[in-house]
Amino acid sequence: MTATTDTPRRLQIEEAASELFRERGYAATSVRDIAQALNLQGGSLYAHMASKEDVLWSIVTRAADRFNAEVGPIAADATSSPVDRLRAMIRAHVGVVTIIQQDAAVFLHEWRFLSADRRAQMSARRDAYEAMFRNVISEGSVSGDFRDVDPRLTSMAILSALNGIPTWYAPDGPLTADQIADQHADLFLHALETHK
Amino acid sequence: MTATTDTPRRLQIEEAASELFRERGYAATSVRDIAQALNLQGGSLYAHMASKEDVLWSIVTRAADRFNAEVGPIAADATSSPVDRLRAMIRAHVGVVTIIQQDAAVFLHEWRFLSADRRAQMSARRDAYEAMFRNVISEGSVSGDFRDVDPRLTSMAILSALNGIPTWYAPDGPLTADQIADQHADLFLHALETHK
DNA sequence: TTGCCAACCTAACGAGCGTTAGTTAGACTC
DNA sequence: GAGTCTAACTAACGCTCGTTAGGTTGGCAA
Repeated sequence: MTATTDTPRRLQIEEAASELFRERGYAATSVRDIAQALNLQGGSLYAHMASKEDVLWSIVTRAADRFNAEVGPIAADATSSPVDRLRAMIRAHVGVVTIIQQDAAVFLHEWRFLSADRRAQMSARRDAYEAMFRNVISEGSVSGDFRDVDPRLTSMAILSALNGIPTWYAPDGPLTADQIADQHADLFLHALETHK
Repeated sequence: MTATTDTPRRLQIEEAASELFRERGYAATSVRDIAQALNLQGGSLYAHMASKEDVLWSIVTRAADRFNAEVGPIAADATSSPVDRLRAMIRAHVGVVTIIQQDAAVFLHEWRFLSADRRAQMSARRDAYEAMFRNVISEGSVSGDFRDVDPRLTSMAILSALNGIPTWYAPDGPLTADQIADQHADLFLHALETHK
Protein backbone atom coordinates (compact mmCIF):
# COMPACT_ATOMS: atom_id res chain seq x y z
CA MET A 1 0.00 0.00 0.00
CA THR A 2 3.03 2.21 -0.29
CA ALA A 3 1.83 3.51 -3.63
CA THR A 4 5.32 4.01 -4.96
CA THR A 5 5.60 5.54 -8.39
CA ASP A 6 8.34 4.99 -10.96
CA THR A 7 8.87 1.27 -10.39
CA PRO A 8 8.70 -0.86 -13.53
CA ARG A 9 5.51 -2.53 -12.36
CA ARG A 10 3.86 0.79 -11.75
CA LEU A 11 4.73 1.88 -15.27
CA GLN A 12 3.24 -1.32 -16.65
CA ILE A 13 0.05 -0.59 -14.78
CA GLU A 14 -0.07 2.93 -16.15
CA GLU A 15 0.44 1.72 -19.67
CA ALA A 16 -2.25 -0.93 -19.43
CA ALA A 17 -4.58 1.58 -17.79
CA SER A 18 -3.85 4.16 -20.46
CA GLU A 19 -4.79 1.71 -23.17
CA LEU A 20 -8.03 0.76 -21.46
CA PHE A 21 -8.94 4.32 -20.49
CA ARG A 22 -8.42 5.26 -24.08
CA GLU A 23 -10.62 2.65 -25.63
CA ARG A 24 -13.37 2.38 -22.98
CA GLY A 25 -13.11 5.59 -21.02
CA TYR A 26 -12.03 6.02 -17.41
CA ALA A 27 -15.43 5.52 -15.78
CA ALA A 28 -16.16 2.39 -17.80
CA THR A 29 -12.82 0.78 -16.99
CA SER A 30 -12.65 -1.18 -13.74
CA VAL A 31 -9.61 -1.84 -11.60
CA ARG A 32 -10.16 -5.52 -12.32
CA ASP A 33 -10.00 -4.80 -16.05
CA ILE A 34 -6.60 -3.20 -15.63
CA ALA A 35 -5.39 -6.06 -13.46
CA GLN A 36 -6.57 -8.63 -15.97
CA ALA A 37 -4.52 -6.99 -18.70
CA LEU A 38 -1.45 -7.74 -16.57
CA ASN A 39 -2.60 -11.20 -15.45
CA LEU A 40 -3.15 -9.99 -11.91
CA GLN A 41 -6.02 -9.91 -9.46
CA GLY A 42 -7.80 -6.61 -8.86
CA GLY A 43 -6.62 -6.10 -5.32
CA SER A 44 -3.00 -6.74 -6.24
CA LEU A 45 -2.74 -3.39 -7.96
CA TYR A 46 -3.02 -1.58 -4.65
CA ALA A 47 0.55 -2.58 -3.82
CA HIS A 48 1.56 -0.19 -6.59
CA MET A 49 -1.05 2.54 -6.56
CA ALA A 50 -3.05 4.46 -4.01
CA SER A 51 -6.23 4.63 -6.07
CA LYS A 52 -7.56 4.28 -9.58
CA GLU A 53 -7.70 8.03 -9.93
CA ASP A 54 -4.04 8.20 -8.98
CA VAL A 55 -3.13 6.27 -12.09
CA LEU A 56 -5.17 8.61 -14.24
CA TRP A 57 -3.40 11.52 -12.62
CA SER A 58 0.00 10.05 -13.45
CA ILE A 59 -0.94 9.54 -17.08
CA VAL A 60 -2.44 12.99 -17.42
CA THR A 61 0.39 14.91 -15.74
CA ARG A 62 3.01 13.03 -17.71
CA ALA A 63 1.27 13.98 -20.95
CA ALA A 64 0.85 17.59 -19.85
CA ASP A 65 4.53 17.75 -18.92
CA ARG A 66 5.45 16.48 -22.34
CA PHE A 67 3.42 19.12 -24.15
CA ASN A 68 4.95 21.86 -22.03
CA ALA A 69 8.46 20.51 -22.48
CA GLU A 70 8.19 20.38 -26.25
CA VAL A 71 6.17 23.47 -27.04
CA GLY A 72 7.04 25.78 -24.15
CA PRO A 73 10.60 26.63 -25.17
CA ILE A 74 9.51 27.39 -28.73
CA ALA A 75 6.78 29.75 -27.57
CA ALA A 76 9.24 31.50 -25.30
CA ASP A 77 11.77 32.13 -28.05
CA ALA A 78 11.36 35.83 -28.69
CA THR A 79 14.03 35.89 -31.37
CA SER A 80 11.97 34.13 -34.02
CA SER A 81 9.05 35.61 -35.94
CA PRO A 82 5.43 34.78 -35.13
CA VAL A 83 5.26 32.84 -38.39
CA ASP A 84 8.24 30.66 -37.59
CA ARG A 85 7.22 30.29 -33.99
CA LEU A 86 3.64 29.20 -34.73
CA ARG A 87 4.88 26.79 -37.38
CA ALA A 88 7.31 25.22 -34.92
CA MET A 89 4.68 25.11 -32.15
CA ILE A 90 2.21 23.30 -34.39
CA ARG A 91 4.85 20.84 -35.49
CA ALA A 92 5.93 20.19 -31.91
CA HIS A 93 2.35 19.74 -30.72
CA VAL A 94 1.62 17.28 -33.51
CA GLY A 95 4.83 15.50 -32.61
CA VAL A 96 3.60 14.95 -29.09
CA VAL A 97 0.09 13.76 -30.02
CA THR A 98 1.53 11.27 -32.48
CA ILE A 99 4.42 10.00 -30.36
CA ILE A 100 2.47 9.55 -27.13
CA GLN A 101 -0.81 9.08 -28.97
CA GLN A 102 -2.40 6.93 -26.31
CA ASP A 103 -1.52 9.05 -23.30
CA ALA A 104 -2.39 12.18 -25.24
CA ALA A 105 -5.85 10.82 -26.01
CA VAL A 106 -6.39 9.99 -22.35
CA PHE A 107 -5.11 13.42 -21.34
CA LEU A 108 -7.46 15.14 -23.77
CA HIS A 109 -10.62 13.16 -23.03
CA GLU A 110 -10.43 11.73 -19.51
CA TRP A 111 -9.03 14.61 -17.47
CA ARG A 112 -12.53 15.56 -16.38
CA PHE A 113 -12.75 12.43 -14.24
CA LEU A 114 -10.05 13.74 -11.94
CA SER A 115 -11.03 14.91 -8.47
CA ALA A 116 -12.13 18.53 -8.20
CA ASP A 117 -8.81 19.95 -7.07
CA ARG A 118 -6.71 18.01 -9.54
CA ARG A 119 -9.13 18.96 -12.27
CA ALA A 120 -8.66 22.59 -11.32
CA GLN A 121 -4.89 22.23 -11.50
CA MET A 122 -5.19 20.75 -14.97
CA SER A 123 -7.57 23.48 -16.09
CA ALA A 124 -5.03 26.07 -15.08
CA ARG A 125 -2.28 24.30 -16.97
CA ARG A 126 -4.46 24.00 -20.06
CA ASP A 127 -5.33 27.67 -19.92
CA ALA A 128 -1.65 28.57 -19.74
CA TYR A 129 -0.88 26.25 -22.61
CA GLU A 130 -3.63 27.65 -24.80
CA ALA A 131 -2.42 31.15 -23.95
CA MET A 132 0.89 30.40 -25.65
CA PHE A 133 -0.94 29.84 -28.92
CA ARG A 134 -3.26 32.77 -28.34
CA ASN A 135 -0.32 35.05 -27.69
CA VAL A 136 1.70 34.18 -30.74
CA ILE A 137 -1.37 34.70 -32.90
CA SER A 138 -2.14 37.95 -31.16
CA GLU A 139 1.40 39.14 -31.61
CA GLY A 140 1.42 38.22 -35.28
CA SER A 141 -1.88 40.00 -35.83
CA VAL A 142 -0.58 43.18 -34.26
CA SER A 143 2.73 43.08 -36.11
CA GLY A 144 1.03 42.48 -39.43
CA ASP A 145 2.58 39.07 -39.94
CA PHE A 146 -0.89 37.55 -39.74
CA ARG A 147 -4.32 38.59 -40.92
CA ASP A 148 -6.46 40.29 -38.35
CA VAL A 149 -8.24 37.40 -36.65
CA ASP A 150 -9.73 36.70 -33.24
CA PRO A 151 -6.82 35.14 -31.35
CA ARG A 152 -8.99 33.15 -29.01
CA LEU A 153 -11.18 31.62 -31.70
CA THR A 154 -8.23 30.95 -33.94
CA SER A 155 -6.11 29.31 -31.26
CA MET A 156 -9.04 27.11 -30.26
CA ALA A 157 -9.60 26.13 -33.89
CA ILE A 158 -5.94 25.19 -34.29
CA LEU A 159 -5.71 23.26 -31.05
CA SER A 160 -9.01 21.47 -31.66
CA ALA A 161 -7.78 20.38 -35.07
CA LEU A 162 -4.46 19.17 -33.69
CA ASN A 163 -6.07 17.45 -30.72
CA GLY A 164 -8.37 15.57 -33.05
CA ILE A 165 -5.39 13.86 -34.64
CA PRO A 166 -5.12 11.03 -32.06
CA THR A 167 -8.64 9.95 -32.97
CA TRP A 168 -7.81 9.23 -36.60
CA TYR A 169 -4.03 8.93 -36.83
CA ALA A 170 -2.63 5.45 -37.43
CA PRO A 171 1.15 5.00 -37.22
CA ASP A 172 0.97 2.58 -40.15
CA GLY A 173 -1.39 4.76 -42.14
CA PRO A 174 -0.72 6.58 -45.42
CA LEU A 175 0.71 9.69 -43.75
CA THR A 176 3.74 9.86 -41.51
CA ALA A 177 3.62 11.93 -38.36
CA ASP A 178 5.96 14.46 -39.97
CA GLN A 179 3.71 14.82 -42.99
CA ILE A 180 0.72 15.39 -40.76
CA ALA A 181 2.64 17.98 -38.78
CA ASP A 182 3.81 19.82 -41.88
CA GLN A 183 0.43 19.83 -43.55
CA HIS A 184 -1.30 21.17 -40.48
CA ALA A 185 1.34 23.87 -40.14
CA ASP A 186 0.92 24.77 -43.80
CA LEU A 187 -2.86 24.76 -43.53
CA PHE A 188 -3.03 27.16 -40.62
CA LEU A 189 -0.21 29.42 -41.77
CA HIS A 190 -2.01 29.81 -45.07
CA ALA A 191 -5.15 30.55 -43.09
CA LEU A 192 -3.36 33.38 -41.30
CA GLU A 193 -1.42 34.72 -44.26
CA THR A 194 -1.87 38.38 -45.12
CA HIS A 195 -2.76 38.63 -48.77
CA LYS A 196 -2.65 41.01 -51.69
CA MET B 1 -42.66 -0.88 -19.76
CA THR B 2 -44.00 0.19 -23.13
CA ALA B 3 -40.96 2.39 -23.73
CA THR B 4 -42.89 4.86 -25.81
CA THR B 5 -40.93 7.64 -27.41
CA ASP B 6 -42.15 11.12 -28.26
CA THR B 7 -44.30 11.70 -25.19
CA PRO B 8 -43.57 14.93 -23.31
CA ARG B 9 -42.23 13.00 -20.34
CA ARG B 10 -39.88 11.05 -22.52
CA LEU B 11 -38.53 14.28 -23.98
CA GLN B 12 -37.98 15.66 -20.50
CA ILE B 13 -36.01 12.55 -19.63
CA GLU B 14 -33.91 12.89 -22.74
CA GLU B 15 -33.16 16.51 -21.99
CA ALA B 16 -32.18 15.84 -18.40
CA ALA B 17 -30.10 12.87 -19.52
CA SER B 18 -28.41 14.93 -22.22
CA GLU B 19 -27.37 17.53 -19.69
CA LEU B 20 -25.99 14.95 -17.28
CA PHE B 21 -24.30 12.88 -19.99
CA ARG B 22 -22.67 16.04 -21.16
CA GLU B 23 -21.25 17.15 -17.87
CA ARG B 24 -20.42 13.78 -16.28
CA GLY B 25 -20.25 11.39 -19.21
CA TYR B 26 -22.62 8.53 -19.97
CA ALA B 27 -20.87 5.85 -17.92
CA ALA B 28 -20.61 8.07 -14.86
CA THR B 29 -24.28 9.05 -14.96
CA SER B 30 -26.70 6.69 -13.24
CA VAL B 31 -30.35 6.16 -14.00
CA ARG B 32 -31.05 7.43 -10.50
CA ASP B 33 -29.18 10.65 -11.29
CA ILE B 34 -31.42 11.26 -14.27
CA ALA B 35 -34.52 10.47 -12.24
CA GLN B 36 -33.44 12.82 -9.48
CA ALA B 37 -33.16 15.69 -11.95
CA LEU B 38 -36.87 15.20 -12.63
CA ASN B 39 -37.83 14.53 -9.00
CA LEU B 40 -38.57 10.91 -9.72
CA GLN B 41 -37.41 7.55 -8.43
CA GLY B 42 -34.96 5.55 -10.52
CA GLY B 43 -37.33 2.77 -11.41
CA SER B 44 -40.04 5.16 -12.53
CA LEU B 45 -38.10 6.02 -15.65
CA TYR B 46 -38.70 2.55 -17.05
CA ALA B 47 -42.29 3.46 -17.80
CA HIS B 48 -40.85 5.78 -20.45
CA MET B 49 -37.70 4.10 -21.66
CA ALA B 50 -36.53 0.58 -22.40
CA SER B 51 -33.01 1.12 -21.12
CA LYS B 52 -30.47 3.78 -20.29
CA GLU B 53 -28.68 3.16 -23.55
CA ASP B 54 -31.96 3.72 -25.37
CA VAL B 55 -32.03 7.30 -24.18
CA LEU B 56 -28.47 7.85 -25.37
CA TRP B 57 -29.47 6.41 -28.72
CA SER B 58 -32.36 8.86 -29.00
CA ILE B 59 -30.13 11.82 -28.24
CA VAL B 60 -27.40 10.69 -30.59
CA THR B 61 -29.65 9.88 -33.54
CA ARG B 62 -31.56 13.10 -33.17
CA ALA B 63 -28.30 15.06 -33.30
CA ALA B 64 -27.03 13.06 -36.26
CA ASP B 65 -30.31 13.65 -38.09
CA ARG B 66 -29.96 17.36 -37.50
CA PHE B 67 -26.45 17.52 -38.96
CA ASN B 68 -27.56 15.60 -42.02
CA ALA B 69 -30.66 17.70 -42.48
CA GLU B 70 -28.76 20.97 -42.36
CA VAL B 71 -25.54 20.10 -44.18
CA GLY B 72 -26.66 17.33 -46.54
CA PRO B 73 -28.67 19.45 -48.98
CA ILE B 74 -25.84 21.98 -49.26
CA ALA B 75 -23.27 19.30 -50.02
CA ALA B 76 -25.58 17.84 -52.66
CA ASP B 77 -26.06 21.14 -54.47
CA ALA B 78 -23.94 20.64 -57.57
CA THR B 79 -24.79 24.08 -58.96
CA SER B 80 -22.63 26.03 -56.52
CA SER B 81 -18.85 26.19 -56.55
CA PRO B 82 -16.69 24.23 -54.10
CA VAL B 83 -15.81 27.53 -52.42
CA ASP B 84 -19.41 28.53 -51.86
CA ARG B 85 -20.42 25.03 -50.93
CA LEU B 86 -17.70 24.52 -48.35
CA ARG B 87 -18.39 27.93 -46.86
CA ALA B 88 -22.08 27.11 -46.52
CA MET B 89 -21.34 23.66 -45.11
CA ILE B 90 -19.06 25.08 -42.44
CA ARG B 91 -21.62 27.69 -41.52
CA ALA B 92 -24.39 25.12 -41.33
CA HIS B 93 -22.30 22.76 -39.22
CA VAL B 94 -21.40 25.52 -36.80
CA GLY B 95 -25.07 26.45 -36.69
CA VAL B 96 -25.96 22.98 -35.51
CA VAL B 97 -23.23 22.69 -32.86
CA THR B 98 -24.22 26.04 -31.40
CA ILE B 99 -27.99 25.61 -31.55
CA ILE B 100 -28.13 22.09 -30.15
CA GLN B 101 -24.88 22.51 -28.25
CA GLN B 102 -25.72 20.04 -25.52
CA ASP B 103 -26.98 17.22 -27.72
CA ALA B 104 -24.14 17.84 -30.15
CA ALA B 105 -21.59 17.47 -27.35
CA VAL B 106 -23.19 14.21 -26.26
CA PHE B 107 -23.31 13.01 -29.86
CA LEU B 108 -19.64 13.81 -30.36
CA HIS B 109 -18.26 12.38 -27.12
CA GLU B 110 -20.61 9.67 -25.86
CA TRP B 111 -21.53 7.73 -28.99
CA ARG B 112 -18.87 5.15 -28.16
CA PHE B 113 -20.95 3.91 -25.22
CA LEU B 114 -23.63 2.64 -27.57
CA SER B 115 -23.98 -1.10 -28.06
CA ALA B 116 -21.80 -2.64 -30.74
CA ASP B 117 -24.38 -2.66 -33.49
CA ARG B 118 -25.68 0.83 -32.83
CA ARG B 119 -22.12 2.07 -32.62
CA ALA B 120 -21.48 0.52 -36.01
CA GLN B 121 -24.52 2.27 -37.44
CA MET B 122 -23.27 5.58 -36.12
CA SER B 123 -19.77 4.96 -37.45
CA ALA B 124 -21.22 4.45 -40.88
CA ARG B 125 -23.23 7.65 -40.67
CA ARG B 126 -20.18 9.58 -39.48
CA ASP B 127 -18.11 8.23 -42.32
CA ALA B 128 -20.72 9.31 -44.82
CA TYR B 129 -20.92 12.72 -43.22
CA GLU B 130 -17.17 13.23 -43.26
CA ALA B 131 -17.13 12.09 -46.87
CA MET B 132 -19.27 15.10 -47.80
CA PHE B 133 -16.52 17.41 -46.57
CA ARG B 134 -13.78 15.25 -48.06
CA ASN B 135 -15.52 15.29 -51.42
CA VAL B 136 -16.04 19.01 -51.69
CA ILE B 137 -12.38 19.58 -50.80
CA SER B 138 -11.30 16.93 -53.24
CA GLU B 139 -13.41 18.46 -55.98
CA GLY B 140 -12.06 21.93 -55.30
CA SER B 141 -8.50 20.66 -55.34
CA VAL B 142 -8.99 19.02 -58.71
CA SER B 143 -10.79 22.00 -60.23
CA GLY B 144 -8.13 24.41 -59.03
CA ASP B 145 -10.49 26.32 -56.76
CA PHE B 146 -8.46 25.12 -53.78
CA ARG B 147 -4.77 24.54 -53.13
CA ASP B 148 -3.60 21.00 -53.56
CA VAL B 149 -4.14 19.49 -50.11
CA ASP B 150 -4.83 16.05 -48.70
CA PRO B 151 -8.63 15.91 -48.61
CA ARG B 152 -8.79 13.47 -45.76
CA LEU B 153 -6.41 15.34 -43.48
CA THR B 154 -7.99 18.67 -44.33
CA SER B 155 -11.55 17.54 -43.78
CA MET B 156 -10.58 16.02 -40.45
CA ALA B 157 -8.84 19.25 -39.44
CA ILE B 158 -11.91 21.30 -40.32
CA LEU B 159 -14.38 18.98 -38.61
CA SER B 160 -12.20 18.64 -35.51
CA ALA B 161 -12.01 22.41 -35.23
CA LEU B 162 -15.78 22.80 -35.66
CA ASN B 163 -16.56 19.96 -33.29
CA GLY B 164 -14.41 21.56 -30.64
CA ILE B 165 -16.71 24.56 -30.56
CA PRO B 166 -19.24 23.08 -28.09
CA THR B 167 -16.47 22.73 -25.53
CA TRP B 168 -15.72 26.46 -25.40
CA TYR B 169 -18.73 28.23 -26.90
CA ALA B 170 -20.94 30.15 -24.48
CA PRO B 171 -24.22 31.60 -25.82
CA ASP B 172 -23.66 34.69 -23.69
CA GLY B 173 -19.99 34.97 -24.62
CA PRO B 174 -18.27 37.71 -26.64
CA LEU B 175 -18.93 36.05 -30.00
CA THR B 176 -22.32 35.24 -31.49
CA ALA B 177 -22.87 31.89 -33.17
CA ASP B 178 -22.95 33.65 -36.55
CA GLN B 179 -19.64 35.33 -35.92
CA ILE B 180 -18.09 32.04 -34.95
CA ALA B 181 -19.49 30.42 -38.07
CA ASP B 182 -18.24 33.19 -40.35
CA GLN B 183 -14.79 33.31 -38.85
CA HIS B 184 -14.32 29.58 -39.12
CA ALA B 185 -15.48 29.67 -42.72
CA ASP B 186 -13.07 32.52 -43.45
CA LEU B 187 -10.24 30.78 -41.68
CA PHE B 188 -10.49 27.57 -43.62
CA LEU B 189 -11.28 29.14 -46.97
CA HIS B 190 -8.16 31.25 -46.59
CA ALA B 191 -6.31 28.09 -45.72
CA LEU B 192 -7.44 26.53 -48.99
CA GLU B 193 -7.07 29.59 -51.19
CA THR B 194 -4.84 29.29 -54.21
CA HIS B 195 -2.30 32.08 -54.07
CA LYS B 196 -0.07 34.29 -56.20
C1' DT C 1 19.68 -21.40 8.00
C1' DT C 2 17.07 -17.73 9.33
C1' DG C 3 14.59 -13.64 8.73
C1' DC C 4 12.76 -10.27 5.84
C1' DC C 5 10.26 -8.09 2.23
C1' DA C 6 8.16 -7.22 -1.91
C1' DA C 7 4.64 -9.06 -4.82
C1' DC C 8 1.00 -11.42 -5.23
C1' DC C 9 -3.28 -14.03 -3.69
C1' DT C 10 -8.09 -14.76 -1.72
C1' DA C 11 -12.02 -13.02 0.40
C1' DA C 12 -14.73 -9.82 1.77
C1' DC C 13 -16.57 -4.92 2.81
C1' DG C 14 -20.27 -1.47 1.84
C1' DA C 15 -21.99 0.94 -1.79
C1' DG C 16 -23.97 1.61 -6.03
C1' DC C 17 -25.34 -0.15 -10.53
C1' DG C 18 -29.32 -1.21 -14.28
C1' DT C 19 -33.40 -3.31 -14.18
C1' DT C 20 -37.83 -5.70 -12.70
C1' DA C 21 -42.04 -6.81 -10.06
C1' DG C 22 -45.75 -5.64 -7.57
C1' DT C 23 -48.44 -1.91 -5.66
C1' DT C 24 -50.83 2.46 -5.03
C1' DA C 25 -53.04 6.97 -5.87
C1' DG C 26 -55.60 9.66 -8.74
C1' DA C 27 -58.00 10.86 -12.87
C1' DC C 28 -60.85 9.59 -16.74
C1' DT C 29 -64.88 6.54 -18.87
C1' DC C 30 -69.12 4.05 -18.96
C1' DG D 1 -70.02 4.15 -8.47
C1' DA D 2 -67.34 0.40 -10.80
C1' DG D 3 -63.75 -0.41 -13.85
C1' DT D 4 -59.75 1.02 -16.29
C1' DC D 5 -55.61 3.56 -17.37
C1' DT D 6 -51.58 6.16 -16.28
C1' DA D 7 -47.73 7.44 -13.81
C1' DA D 8 -45.70 7.18 -10.20
C1' DC D 9 -44.08 4.51 -5.91
C1' DT D 10 -41.31 0.92 -2.92
C1' DA D 11 -38.50 -2.89 -2.63
C1' DA D 12 -35.71 -5.95 -4.18
C1' DC D 13 -32.97 -8.80 -7.76
C1' DG D 14 -28.13 -10.12 -9.07
C1' DC D 15 -24.08 -7.97 -10.16
C1' DT D 16 -20.10 -5.00 -10.22
C1' DC D 17 -17.61 -1.32 -8.26
C1' DG D 18 -13.22 0.61 -5.61
C1' DT D 19 -10.91 -0.64 -1.85
C1' DT D 20 -9.02 -3.19 2.31
C1' DA D 21 -7.32 -6.92 5.33
C1' DG D 22 -4.88 -10.82 6.06
C1' DG D 23 -2.44 -14.79 4.29
C1' DT D 24 1.01 -17.11 1.08
C1' DT D 25 5.09 -17.32 -1.71
C1' DG D 26 9.80 -16.96 -3.40
C1' DG D 27 14.13 -14.82 -3.55
C1' DC D 28 17.67 -12.05 -1.37
C1' DA D 29 20.64 -10.63 2.79
C1' DA D 30 22.65 -11.73 7.09
